[in-house]
Amino acid sequence: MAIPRILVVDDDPEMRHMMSQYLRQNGCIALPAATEAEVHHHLEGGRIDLVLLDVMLGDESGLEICKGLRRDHDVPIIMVSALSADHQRMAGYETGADDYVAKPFNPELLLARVRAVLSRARRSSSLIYRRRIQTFTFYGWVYDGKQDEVRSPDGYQVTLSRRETALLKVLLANPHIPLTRQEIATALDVTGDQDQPESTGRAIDVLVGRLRSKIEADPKSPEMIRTERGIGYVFAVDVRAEEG
Amino acid sequence: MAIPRILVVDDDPEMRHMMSQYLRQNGCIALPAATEAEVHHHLEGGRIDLVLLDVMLGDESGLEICKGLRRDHDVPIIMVSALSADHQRMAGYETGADDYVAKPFNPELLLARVRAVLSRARRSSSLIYRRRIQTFTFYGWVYDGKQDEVRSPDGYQVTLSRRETALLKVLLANPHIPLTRQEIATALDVTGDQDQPESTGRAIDVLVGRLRSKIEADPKSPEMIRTERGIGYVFAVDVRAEEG
DNA sequence: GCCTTCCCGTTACACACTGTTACACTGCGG
DNA sequence: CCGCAGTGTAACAGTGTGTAACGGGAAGGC
Repeated sequence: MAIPRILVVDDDPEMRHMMSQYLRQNGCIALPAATEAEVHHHLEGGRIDLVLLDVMLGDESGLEICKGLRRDHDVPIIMVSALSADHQRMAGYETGADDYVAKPFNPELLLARVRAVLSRARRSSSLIYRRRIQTFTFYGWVYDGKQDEVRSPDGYQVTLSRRETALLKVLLANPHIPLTRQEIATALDVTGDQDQPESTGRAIDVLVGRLRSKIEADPKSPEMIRTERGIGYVFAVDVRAEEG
Repeated sequence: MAIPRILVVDDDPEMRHMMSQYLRQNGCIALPAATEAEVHHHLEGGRIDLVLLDVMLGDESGLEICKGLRRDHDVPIIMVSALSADHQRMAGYETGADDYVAKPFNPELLLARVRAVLSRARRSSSLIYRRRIQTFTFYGWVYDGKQDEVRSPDGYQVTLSRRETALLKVLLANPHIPLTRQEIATALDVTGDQDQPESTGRAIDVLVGRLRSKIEADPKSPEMIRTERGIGYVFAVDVRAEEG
């Protein structure tokens, strides 16, 4: 999964800026938009992974925009509204929104919803995303751009070896997709040294263990790099939406 | 808390069936009713925790039923109607409904309302409901969302193996439906390895035993996972001595 | 060249998971 | 009462995985 590109649609400049800022601080690319025209411009001009749509754009045109987006684009939508009245919520669902958040909202809750929707959308599509390792930032980690260094959510800096970095990249390039040891080995071996297809021994296991010990909060019960018994390993990104 | 017993009142057979089905899939006992007579019959014949009442029963008698229920029984009521106009809603509230849902509704939203009302009625606001294994939560257990972990009513945490988790899911997905060992094995075996239809040995029995030992209060006399002698196992949803 | 340091594959052992087996127990029909 | 079929479960074994330890090899400083 690449860095999520999120379209923030709100006619209130302050709100727009605040939400965009918050999303950027959490590893997203936030694209502010105030009018329907800007929305369409962005949607036609580049990839958009999610639309955060304020229902109350002046008049109630937000709902109309939502319907239009659902009809013309296959993009996830989260509706945002100050009116938490039930009919509003229903209207949101009927028009095809994937989720609904009432203002004022807890920023972390919004982020959880965003992640949940993105995760769902990602899972439901068969696309395999191969992007930079910066994706990692979305999960709270920061890839420095500098070689072999990542920073954990709490700021602690970790240096990865070349092999560990490569493994991390492979896993990140295939989130939610279980990879066999053979696949990982093939991806790692630029040399393609595969004389004995099954003889690799436990190299991958040990490598995974070493990576885990560096980036997992608790290597004993790994959250990110999970084992698929009898298969291999997955980079799991189960973001669970908390109930509000 | 026992399994919630919910009276589904709608004169449209299809709607009645759909709602009942959905509620059952989510750990409730759904009792369909089409006429006012049936409603009273159920209310006087056994415990009812909640009434889902369609406002438009032929003529507008739904509202009348609602008033009558409020007067004669102390049972929570959720009104359902195709008319989302506000005055309709007000009418619903005025007649004593606890909540109001407009058709067509998002099933999950309906379920959320049902839970909210039940929870309010129950005054156990600390219950946590999750999407995954909702039936389980009605027993007081909590499925953590974290992989393979459940928490018992008294807070003790249990880790299930992958196979045990799978078995639990299969059972929960088919409450009060006896499953043969063959059916369970088929459901568990993603590989569909069924060369010898009867050769599975006692694997399922042992697996059931292990799961019981983890989640049953008294594995010697299991309450949830019951044996159907000569058939297989059931996830029991009998409401028994648990009024309270 | 030699030493130090780091990287990484191999090995060996420990442990978790799960199917098989064997035996005990239960309920029921004679 | 016996016998039988069905079930519960302890014990064992096979497989898969985690990981500490070892050692070879490459890189860099002297």
